[in-house]
Amino acid sequence: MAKDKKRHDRKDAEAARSDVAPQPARVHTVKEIAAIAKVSVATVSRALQRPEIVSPETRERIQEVVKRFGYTPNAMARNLRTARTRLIVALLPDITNPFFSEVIRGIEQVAYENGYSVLLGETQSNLVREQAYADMVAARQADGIITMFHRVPAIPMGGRLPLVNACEYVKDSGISSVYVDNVAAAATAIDYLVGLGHRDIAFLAGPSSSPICEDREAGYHLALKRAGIPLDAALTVVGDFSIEAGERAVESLLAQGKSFSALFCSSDEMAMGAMRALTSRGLRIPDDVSVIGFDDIRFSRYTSPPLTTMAQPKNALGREAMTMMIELLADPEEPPRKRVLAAELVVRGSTAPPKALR
Amino acid sequence: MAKDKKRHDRKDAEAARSDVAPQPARVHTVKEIAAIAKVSVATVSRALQRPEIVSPETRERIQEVVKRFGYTPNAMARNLRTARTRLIVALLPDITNPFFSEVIRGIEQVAYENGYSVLLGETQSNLVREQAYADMVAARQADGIITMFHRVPAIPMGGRLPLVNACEYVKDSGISSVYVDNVAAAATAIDYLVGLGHRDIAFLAGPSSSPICEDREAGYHLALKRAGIPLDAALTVVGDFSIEAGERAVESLLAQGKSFSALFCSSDEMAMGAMRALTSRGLRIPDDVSVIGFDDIRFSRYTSPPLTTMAQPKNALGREAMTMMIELLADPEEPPRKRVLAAELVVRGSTAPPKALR
DNA sequence: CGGTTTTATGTAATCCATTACATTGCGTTG
DNA sequence: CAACGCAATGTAATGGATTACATAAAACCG
Repeated sequence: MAKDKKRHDRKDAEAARSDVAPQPARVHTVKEIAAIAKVSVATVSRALQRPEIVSPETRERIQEVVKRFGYTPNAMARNLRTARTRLIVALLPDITNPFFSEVIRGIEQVAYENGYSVLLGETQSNLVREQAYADMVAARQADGIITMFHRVPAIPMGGRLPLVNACEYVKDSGISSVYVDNVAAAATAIDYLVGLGHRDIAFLAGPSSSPICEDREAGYHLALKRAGIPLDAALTVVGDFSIEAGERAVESLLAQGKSFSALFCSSDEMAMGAMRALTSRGLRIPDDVSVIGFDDIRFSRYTSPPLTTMAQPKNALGREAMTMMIELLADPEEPPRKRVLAAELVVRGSTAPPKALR
Repeated sequence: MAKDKKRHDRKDAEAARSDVAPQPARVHTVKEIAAIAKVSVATVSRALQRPEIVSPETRERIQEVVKRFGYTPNAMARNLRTARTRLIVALLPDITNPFFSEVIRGIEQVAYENGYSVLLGETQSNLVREQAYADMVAARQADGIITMFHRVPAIPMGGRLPLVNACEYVKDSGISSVYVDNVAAAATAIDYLVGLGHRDIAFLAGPSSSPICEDREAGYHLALKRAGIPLDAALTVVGDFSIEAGERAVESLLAQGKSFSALFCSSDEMAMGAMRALTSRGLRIPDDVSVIGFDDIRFSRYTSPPLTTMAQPKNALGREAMTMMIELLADPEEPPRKRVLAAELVVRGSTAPPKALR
């Protein structure tokens, strides 16, 4: 029982002679196009890559044929030869999080300006998936990776690996990163609340595995200290960045009977959850409790009341990340850089002086 | 003046003899691995592709070498040879829209189960970008495309093109699609409002270029007719799906002095904008105006009041889309199919009987 | 006008993995 | 024990484009 495999045959190589080919048949190769345009494959390739170096007549003839047959060079073959794909993979834990949307916009803008394409991968914070995407770089399916979480996938590519960290960073990692000054940002938020007259300020922290969350917590501590307010550890509750976490955190604070007149949340989503939990307990915002978020996502403007928040320069974060990536690809010897941007307080309706002072 | 170009040399082919190679050097090829493991390239390839057909000893030896040197086959070369990438590009107009997030989850689940990877492209409804991504398929950089908008990019690949439309569809297009029964869904929403006692029901329509929006409008008309309510064309306002559009639409309705006790919005985001516009005019929801949305995005549960909406089976839409794609790739002769799912009414706090009846 | 550039194009090597087909050696079977 | 089948491995063709190098033709120059 031989002859079982019915793989692609290959005796059809010569079928490309008909200059008049009426039907725009299947899919084409340089070879065929070359034959039809009566030039060599090299000339076809040149006409497409660097049109200026082929004579005008030839160039036009080739372009006409290319167009007529809808020829698109096989990117696999090209990439194999040139060892570059002009493709960047951007990895984010959760596309559902509106914070990332604008960062990605920034990434794409710069990518586009430089002839790169961006493809997005959602990892759901799953190590296996992170690695799977990272392997695409190792397999030369993409030129580089921009990650938006605080883990560094292993890319076995001896030496420099084309990786940039956006929004987060990894301590002591020698990886280029862009992020905001989270210590300063958190401190600014707290300063603002203190300025309004608050002294009992609760803090909904993000996952403690993330350096930026530690930084925010450090900023919180710093600002309290500066204001001479003693730290009450019970006023800090840890959660992930989700709405649900915000909801749960507030419930747990209230269940413990902690009293606080302001709440600083590590993300806008947490703030949304917190607001929901507070109002469902009959507390009014900002009358009874002021709430301040972090990120300034699109929806924050539309909560009721609209959310006061620390706005991250999302677009700039993305742009800068991609810029770094391009530099890194241009010169792999380039030493890793960290770029720290500033967050900005956006005051909306969810904050006010505490009741006692009014 | 020869010797000027300093391109990659290739005299180093033999440099791979040292079985004891201490430093996990650069990047490797089958050839090198084969040399080190003292087998042919074919055997290395086989050991990786179909381990069961090489003898256990050889297999283990090869695997050991592969591991030791961190060898990852070059995907470009492989894909070139095998003419498949196991990569699907999913295109969405706007990652910012939380509706798509869950659809994508569904897509990725099925992809993963079938050994495919998904990469996302955001087109911002820009024709050029849509086409750029579509070209990746033409260039054989991806096996297929799932689009989540109502336009069909041209993929010059003579004959069947590996394209599936999710959430939207294109009329008479012979393209496989999955979407909800928008006529029925809209009618259900209106029926519900009518059932509550509403008669003056305004409608925030989506972009009229989109067939699904026409369908929703048709459902609105149908249900009104069924209820014996005459259509007041001035109660329909067109917008895109955005929050801002919802806000503007309501403002324009109110500016025209139209009175209505209920509002059916073509997306939850529009509903959020509408609610904002209504409350800022001093109207209470649902006391003065009932609002119902469409999609059931994550945030709808957290608006105040929580939003009543027509929930799309987002995950199922994604799963089904990817399933179709896989079938299509397996058998390109497969005729295009349309699969229509049902949306489901989710009642929350933004709807109530009209004031008059209470 | 011979010689040197420059310009346009062609030939063939190359990128790296997969796999059809060939080869070798061994166990079965009549 | 010859003949055959199967298992394990090797050799080399293949996929499609890019590009170094070679060549031919035209342009330039003193």
